[in-house]
Formats: sequence, C-alpha cells, structure tokens
Amino acid sequence: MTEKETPQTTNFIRDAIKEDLTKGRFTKVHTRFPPEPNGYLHIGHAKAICIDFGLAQEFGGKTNLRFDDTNPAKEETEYVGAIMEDIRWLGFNWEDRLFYASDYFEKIYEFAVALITKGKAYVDDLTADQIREYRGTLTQPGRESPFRNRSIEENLDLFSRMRAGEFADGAKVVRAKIDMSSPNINLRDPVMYRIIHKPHHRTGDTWCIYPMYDFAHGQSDSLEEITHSLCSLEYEDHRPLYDWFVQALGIYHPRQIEFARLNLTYTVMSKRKLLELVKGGHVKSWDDPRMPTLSAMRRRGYTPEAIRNFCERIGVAKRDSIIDMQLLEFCLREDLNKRVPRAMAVLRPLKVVIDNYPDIATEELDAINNPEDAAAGARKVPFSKVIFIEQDDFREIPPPKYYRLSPGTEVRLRYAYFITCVSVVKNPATGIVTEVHCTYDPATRGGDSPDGRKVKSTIHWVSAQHAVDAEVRLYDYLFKVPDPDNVSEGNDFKMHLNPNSLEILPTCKLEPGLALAAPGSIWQFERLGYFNADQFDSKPGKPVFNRTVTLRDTWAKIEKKS
RNA sequence: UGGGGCGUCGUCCAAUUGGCAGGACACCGGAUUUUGGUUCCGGGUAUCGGGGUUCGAGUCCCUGCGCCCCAGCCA
Repeated sequence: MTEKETPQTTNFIRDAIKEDLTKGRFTKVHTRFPPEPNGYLHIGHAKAICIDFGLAQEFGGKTNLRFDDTNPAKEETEYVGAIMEDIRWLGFNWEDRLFYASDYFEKIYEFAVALITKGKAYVDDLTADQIREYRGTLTQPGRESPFRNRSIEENLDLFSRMRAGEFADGAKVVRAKIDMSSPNINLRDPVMYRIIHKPHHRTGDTWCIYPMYDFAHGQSDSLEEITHSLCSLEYEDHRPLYDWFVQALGIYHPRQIEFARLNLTYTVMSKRKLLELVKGGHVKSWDDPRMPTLSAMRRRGYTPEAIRNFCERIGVAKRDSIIDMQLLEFCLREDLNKRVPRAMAVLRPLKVVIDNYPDIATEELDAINNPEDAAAGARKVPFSKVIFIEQDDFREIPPPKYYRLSPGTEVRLRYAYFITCVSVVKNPATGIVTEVHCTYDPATRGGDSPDGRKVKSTIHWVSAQHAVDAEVRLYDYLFKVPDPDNVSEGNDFKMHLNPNSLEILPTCKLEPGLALAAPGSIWQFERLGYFNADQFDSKPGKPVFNRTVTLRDTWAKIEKKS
C-alpha cells in the first residue's frame, strides 16, 4: 500500500500509542488481527484490519495474522483460506507472521499448570448449570465452588488426567481462582479450560481440552510480543481479566485497547444474522453481491482502495454509531470515477429508428474512454439507422424539467448526432410506445452543432445491429430501513428485508466492445452507474454484469420530489 | 436495579487539553459540463438536561437523564 489516501485527523488509539512510545511503556508497535475461522470477513472486519495493520504501519511496526482457533466445535479450516484471501485483497500483508492460537496449546497448558501451582487456579467438578448458578447475577455476588480449595497436588493430577482424556465433555473445567463476589462477572472464577472431545482443524486429536478465549488471547499476544491488542468494545469488561492473567503469569504485558465496531445503515453485520440470510435463502450465498462480506463486495465491484479510504474516513472512537451507507458509496464512486473506463449500455431498450439515416450504412464514431483520465484514450463505437435508447430517456408526455427525448424535442446522442423525435409507434392494445422515430442532423456528427445550437440533454445509445446481449443484475439495499436491527419486541430483523434488493434484467444491449469484458472488470455505463462483469458467471461473448453502484442521480431526486 | 463504557450538526469524526465549535458524508442553492456524472462556488443545522467554578466551559466540579455491553464450558 503505497498510494496516498485521505489523511484523517487523529484518534484516541493513535494518541495512546504515541503516549506509550514517549513514556517508554513500549519501544515499538506490533499489533495483530485475530479472526476466528468460523465465518467470512465482512466490512466490519475491514475496519479492524485497517486499524490493526494501518496503525502498526504508520509507526513502522508489524502486524501478525493470528487465527483464534480455540474451539474445535465451531471452527473450520475452510474459512482460513477465505480469510487470508480477503485480507490480501484488501491490501495488507502479514509476511511470515501467520499464527494460530492453537500453535500455543502446549504453552498455554503450561501456563495453566503454572497458575495451578501458584494456587491461582483449580479443577472444578461443577456442571455447567451449577457453575451458572454459583456465578450469581448482575446484582448478586456468586458463591465459591465446593471444589475451589482442592490441594495443588490434586489439581495438578486432575488437570493432567483431563488432558489424558480420562473425563467426558463437561465433566470438569479449570477455573481461575479470583473473586466470586467481584462486581465484574468475568472475574468470578472464569473458566480457563474445558473438555471437548473433538478433532481440531490443526491439532487433530492431540488435545481434548481447549483453553477459553480469555485464557488464550492475552497469552498469545504476550508470546508474540504484541504491544497493542486492539479489539472491540465488548471486551472492555474482559480487560481486567486479560491483565490479571498476564500479571499472575508474570509474562510480557501487552496493552488491550477497545474501540467501537462498525455498523452500517441498510445492512446487518453479525455473523449469526448473515448466516441466517444465507441459510434462509434470502441471499444466494456468502458472496451474494448484496451481502456486506468482503467476498461479496469484491464480487460486486468494490475496490480495496475504496474500502480502505472509507475505513480511514469513518474514524475510530468508542461510541456506538451507525455509519451512513452513502459514505461508503461516496468512497466507491470517488475511486471508480477516476479509474474505470466508460462504455454505453442500454438496460431497458427502446427501439429508435432514424428515418433519414441511410438504411444500410454503418459508421464508426469516436468515444472518449475516460474524461477524467486522458491516458485512457479513445475507442470507436458503431452507429447505424436503428439504435436502442433507455426507456427512461423517452417520454411521450414529458413531465416538468424533463430534458430528454420526447415528441418534437431534440437531444444529443452521445458522441453521435443530434436527433429530433418525429413520431412514435404504439402497441394498439396497451398504448405503450414500442418504437420511436427520429430524424438526425448530419452536420452534428460527433455531437457538436456547427451553428451553435444547444440541446437540453445528451443520452446514451447502442446500435441495434451491433449490440451485444447481456444480463445485468441490479442490486439495491438488502433492507428497506436504515437500522434493520432496531425491531420492536417479538419482531425479527428479517421483516425489514427489501423484496426488491435484486432485479435481473435479461435483455440489456451493450456496445460491442463489452462482449469481451474480462470477468471482474469494472466499467462505468455512462449515465447509469458502475458495473462489473461477474467474476463467476460472466463469459466472453456472454457477459453478465453486476451493478456496483449507481451514479449520483439528480433527475431521480427531482422526479421523486414531484 | 451490580459493574464497565458512551452522549458534539441529519450521520460519522475533530476541537491545540479552559480561549471565536471545525471537517467529511448527507441535504439545499448556484456555476461549468457532449454523462441530470465529474469539478467548482455558496448555504443551513450540533455541545443530553439542571446547577456550580471561571473574565471565559464541549472541555473542570456536582447532579440528573438517555443509550450500549456483561450472568457461554462462544469469541
């Protein structure tokens, strides 16, 4: 990542790091990104990734990728590759520092032995239900387990037999001996180890006891000499425990700092809900372009630059917030505008016959590839007597402020000619206009009129005989409301699902150059938006496009107001 | 109602640590334009409430209110 991105004012984490450096608490910055391999990464993870990698980079430090794989019941190796692909795609590099919490199982086991030996941990025989009961409530203190004061020898023996597989799942756990009356529930003798007889995606059958997050994360950070362990707000209550473990163990002590996770309007971010959308068939897959997952956004045509820039702009703070989706779209358009080539495509074709144009003539007209980038050059587009224009660009009875084609008006065909509508053909049964007849002014070839005459608008078109047929998928927000998570008692976020989040247009007409659009390539269809050839479904000669995002549409706003 | 955290334009983030509350997105208006795009110019709107300290408070003190998180052998 070398390009200059929008500079942002500082944030509290950067301030904290600077202070740690000047006061000598740390002499370097080393962070980590610790995904659990149990699902796909989404835009919320992108924020965390940008913070973890970005901040380290800024201070000349490094970032480790560490899979937090302490629970074999939930994690699968299939996700590991997908997660790495997404991080790389975003533009970050962990170099040779790929780790797994499971790499440290032996060391973490030894840490537990050390705590037991110090009398700071014990083996508990209480059942899960009993532990819950003994834990007390938010307002009432807990009670100590009857097994809390076993001898160190007995604890050591039991723990090694847990490891050896002598006990069934749930029969015993190891707990830290802290304070059952702590107002912080995390400190009421938290579970450190549990028994799970299940093969682990990396360690196989080596273990049947697995450390809990709280007993693995801080120690893993410590072993990797992480300086700043950045995580989300819900871990704030865990920080005293994080600190307690590294202190009790007397090991290198990283600093945990929490920040607010990302929320976006018109979507949901929790893995559970995303999974529900996939399983319930509300979207086609994890990478359905309507999803907020990175794989879906990639498929839809989002660029890493746009996402990184977005993450920079939203800032980092501790308050819960919901970022306006329009900011994300702004970042996307800003990036795409300056880099992607333009093309003409007609999504909902309306046939136009140019009555005074020679029947069999075809000519090649010059078109600019990107007005924002002279280096992008120009191309030729074929023109002929019969063309398609957008249905939206013709109105038999134009509403106020409508500048496009209507009977008697003259408009410019982009890069071609001025045309004037002279008549229409209707389906006698429905009254719908099926064909528009126009005359053209040969003197306006290329789109300029020698007499200086002006037209109110320029519309795009595709020559009928040269057009490439294509399917185009129009995506809209997945939800109808800005905050789908906000539902009244007894209701479900799915009630806010947008039934029109996907519209498939099977009969689009593209300019011929688009026939060979490379899968994944992104284009601006002039006046419509940005579209990319679907990386899986698009084939040379049979293109399929996804609408990445529309262009800003002033006319749509005017129309909506009236 | 125990503990932890958070309250600044519609939204998100700032405010040199007590000195004229600023930026971005959104919105509204205008200019330019062979994309009703881009670009450019202009505009409005905010310190949760009540007290206090101070020449001066978003910032400090007191008090009230609201929102989020925590009672997994999940992370």
